[in-house]
Amino acid sequence: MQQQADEIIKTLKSKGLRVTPQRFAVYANLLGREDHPTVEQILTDLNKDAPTSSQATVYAALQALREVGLVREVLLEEGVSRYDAKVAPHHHFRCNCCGAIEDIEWNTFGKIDLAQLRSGLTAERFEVIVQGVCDRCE
Amino acid sequence: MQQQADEIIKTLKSKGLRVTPQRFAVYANLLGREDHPTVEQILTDLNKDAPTSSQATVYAALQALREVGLVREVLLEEGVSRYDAKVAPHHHFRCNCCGAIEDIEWNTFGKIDLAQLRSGLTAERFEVIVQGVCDRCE
DNA sequence: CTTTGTGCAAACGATTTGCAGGATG
DNA sequence: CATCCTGCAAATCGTTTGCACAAAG
Repeated sequence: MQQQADEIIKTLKSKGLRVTPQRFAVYANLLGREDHPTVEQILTDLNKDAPTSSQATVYAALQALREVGLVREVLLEEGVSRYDAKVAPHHHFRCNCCGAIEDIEWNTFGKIDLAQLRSGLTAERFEVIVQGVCDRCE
Repeated sequence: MQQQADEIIKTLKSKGLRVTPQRFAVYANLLGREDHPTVEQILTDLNKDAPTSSQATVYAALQALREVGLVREVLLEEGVSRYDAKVAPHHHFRCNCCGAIEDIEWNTFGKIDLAQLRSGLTAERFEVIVQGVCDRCE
């Protein structure tokens, strides 16, 4: 635990970010969960026991973390942004029923060849988004 | 032109939608463009010459069209929903520079095999989203 | 001490909603 | 003529911003 905390602090510093309790908490929270929470979910979680962060601060922290590449925004739903501390490329599955979002390993679909892309388009990144139904919703 | 109009009217009726001038205009507008406009863009276009539709009506029309499967919502950006009358499956390219969105043909990437998806997940649809830079932005 | 972050509340922009009048089938 | 749509304005919801105070390096 303590070791992980030191790790996080080191990571933040290495990116040139000031280490504040709130920023630390946001990043640690994201690292510790598998789902892809919204700002509201993060905020609720952080303030579960005692109030530690305000809404605007969470937004600011997420933006800072995003700018240095420690966190990615995930767009799978209308209206809300979700956040993900797993920055390595991967795909996403979204359950149309319960709204749950699940990661899909990068190599799941075999090789996806971008070479056939229209000439003129330069790809920087891509991902597959799968929609369907998960186990819990049968 | 007239023939196309009849076609649109027939389509709307066949889906059980009442044919109103506004609903017709929204759908015809979407059918006639290649980009993936936002509500604001549709509204501006419809009211270019003379005011024909209000904002709330465009939202309502899009929702009705979406419910019967004539129109799809496209989520590629934070903050705004875009709409697409091309409901056949296809992928999307988004230019990180100018924000332009372009369709990618369904078979561009060869066969994408969903069989390796975690058992428990039932896929209903999927698409590849590519981000990069387009010609105009070099 | 200088710079940057935090918290609050107000501002904002996209979307939705309530309701009265109007058009559709 | 019953039902559903339209338009307006107000309401909502996620996100951003301005500013005074506090904390980090």
